[in-house]
Amino acid sequence: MKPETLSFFDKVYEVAKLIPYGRVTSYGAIAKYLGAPRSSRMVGYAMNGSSGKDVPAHRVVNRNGLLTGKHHFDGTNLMQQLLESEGVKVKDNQVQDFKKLFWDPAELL
DNA sequence: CTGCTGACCGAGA
DNA sequence: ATCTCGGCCAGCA
Repeated sequence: MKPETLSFFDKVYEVAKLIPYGRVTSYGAIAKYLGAPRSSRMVGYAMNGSSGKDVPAHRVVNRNGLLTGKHHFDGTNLMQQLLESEGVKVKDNQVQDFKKLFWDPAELL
């Protein structure tokens, strides 16, 4: 598990796996934690390969608390279902109390 | 090798 | 307050 072996994507997966239950974070927060606050796009792009991994991508939303990535999930409301299943209220792809459920790895970790 | 895309974010008008 | 635009880096054809 050498850092060199761990690509940017792998780091994203690691952080995503560290997201506590019933908690959500943003791409920018992960990117910032990785040292690339401007590369938040890659974080989302990295999630492209999260399919099939133990990465709770449904806990990762955009800065607005919007489930932008839900479009990439299997179903249409699967992401919302998962979040609601964890106690996170979601309304129309939008996380309720997102500010309260927000989990910043750069500060809380 | 070059170019395009991508689940975003921040700043400017 | 809302809308628009550029930029960042990595993977793939």
